[in-house]
Amino acid sequence: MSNVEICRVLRNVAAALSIKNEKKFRFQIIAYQKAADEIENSNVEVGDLLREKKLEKLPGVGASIRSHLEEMVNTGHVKHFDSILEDVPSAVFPLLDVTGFGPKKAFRLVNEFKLNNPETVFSDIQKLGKEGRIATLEGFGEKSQSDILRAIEEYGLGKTKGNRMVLPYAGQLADKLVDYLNKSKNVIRVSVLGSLRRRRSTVGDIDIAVASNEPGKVFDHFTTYPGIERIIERGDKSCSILATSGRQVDLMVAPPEGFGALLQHFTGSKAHNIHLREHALSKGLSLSEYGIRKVGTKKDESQIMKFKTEEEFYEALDMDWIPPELREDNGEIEAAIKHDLPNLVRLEDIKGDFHIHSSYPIEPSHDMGQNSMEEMIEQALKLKYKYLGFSEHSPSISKHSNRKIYEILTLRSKYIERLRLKYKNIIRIYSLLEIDILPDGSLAIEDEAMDLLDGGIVSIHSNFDMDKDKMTERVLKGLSHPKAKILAHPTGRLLNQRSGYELDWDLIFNFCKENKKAIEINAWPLRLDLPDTLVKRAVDKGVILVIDTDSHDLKQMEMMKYGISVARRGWATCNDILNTKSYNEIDEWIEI
DNA sequence: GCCGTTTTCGGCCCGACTGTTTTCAGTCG
Repeated sequence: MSNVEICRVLRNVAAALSIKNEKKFRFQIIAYQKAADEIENSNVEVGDLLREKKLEKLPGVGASIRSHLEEMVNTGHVKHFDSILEDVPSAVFPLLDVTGFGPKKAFRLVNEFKLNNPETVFSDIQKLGKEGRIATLEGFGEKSQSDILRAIEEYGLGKTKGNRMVLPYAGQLADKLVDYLNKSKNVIRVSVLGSLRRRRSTVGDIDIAVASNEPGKVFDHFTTYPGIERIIERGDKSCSILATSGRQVDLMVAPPEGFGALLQHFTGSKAHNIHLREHALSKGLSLSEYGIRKVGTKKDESQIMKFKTEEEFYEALDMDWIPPELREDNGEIEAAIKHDLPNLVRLEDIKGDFHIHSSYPIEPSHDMGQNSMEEMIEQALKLKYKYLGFSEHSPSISKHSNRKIYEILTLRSKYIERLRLKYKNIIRIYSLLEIDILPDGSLAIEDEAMDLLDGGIVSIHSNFDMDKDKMTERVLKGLSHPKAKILAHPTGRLLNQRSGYELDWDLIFNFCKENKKAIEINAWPLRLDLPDTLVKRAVDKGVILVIDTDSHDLKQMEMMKYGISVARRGWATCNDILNTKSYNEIDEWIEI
């Protein structure tokens, strides 16, 4: 049973409890939701955590939920959950994915109209709405009826919360809005917040904060943005629109003297904020987006301490300022209190890129690059790199004999040798190659050809559906070749497209650490692979990582910043990242 | 149901916005 399925059951149990008696079960509901959040963010399957007896180490999972999950994984059912869920009609649950539907509203409609078929519940409600029957219910009206119809229609069109943008797309959308907002003379400062500021690999909504003394005028300007489909809501302090791209944009406004608290609040994450507020309460302080108030004082504006900057806000709690990428409640609050936060790697620390596909005619097994080696070297110089590694895909084994492959790579070596002479003392050039790990774990080119290289970047490009143990064995065998130096895009995931294969990460990390192999953080925005949560595990184990762009043209060499975001979210410092080192250290590591 | 730098019992983050209401319930972040 997958984590996704398990989360769904836990959330359904929470929903069923709020329908039964929200007050009575208030804290159980929060507990089930928290457990679901944690499992959702875990990159290890619950079944594996159970086998390794690590499930209870997950925050929010105690003895009770652990035993329920054990029963679920073993039998597919939990008697305790079934007894909770059996009182709630099954047609309620699909509705919970629709914006604006919570447990109460969903249950109310299903119960009033006796909607018993979860398969047809959406069309049943649409029919009732069009007949005007929803508006006749007590507590509902014409407006809520039309809101419900629109929400179901938008759900059908895929405009749901689950549908997330990759970072560059979200960034471009946000940049346009920030530029537009800056045109208003009432806007003093603009900042992008939420998961985009935390640099998560995918982003749901765009959150933007503005410092201004004229929120009404800022909202007037915002709601006349040309790329707007409709206004979702508009109050005194915040305003939400649906952009024509189908994305929700939330705008919050605060006066400049209180902007720091607003930034902190809407940067999140939710888990970070909840933990931070619990910590503050233990010191007698209550936090909100307006500032900090002593517990026991009136909820009155005059009692609130205000902060222009986030730094001042965290300082008032006797903590260091926490980089947004770390704000996921993974220990950053404890570290900030002890003044023990890591010194995270920055873009300007990067001295080179090892995963570069040029247009050199290598007749590759997969796609080739668009620009010559020289063009890419010139681009590397513009980026102030000290070294660059070329790693085209190895020549196709189906189209060439081993002899032919050796000849192609010999010519390439000679060409690279000429480039080395030309760029001597300017930039160091490494002769690498991206080599497939074949299903049996062997590498796609022969040892004789491998010897022509400084090192190999090995990766999986076929037979993705092997089971975890077999795939782990395959990768370890591939990596064990003495010339294999880097494991590229290690999970094989493509964001929003495929989840990638499973590996036994403890085995992989231990092997890499013991044998001086580096694991790649691939900066390609659809990959961002190794994922941030696994980066943190690798960093904790002391595995060496390398951030590469996997560029196929000049422009793509600037994608390094996305890999940096992943590394920072995984708590990586310069010490953890190979390509922050000098080329002398690289030479030593690669054993030239 | 979870959790512990005052606690293994007694707490559990904090607020905005909307629709349908005359003071609030539901949803969302």
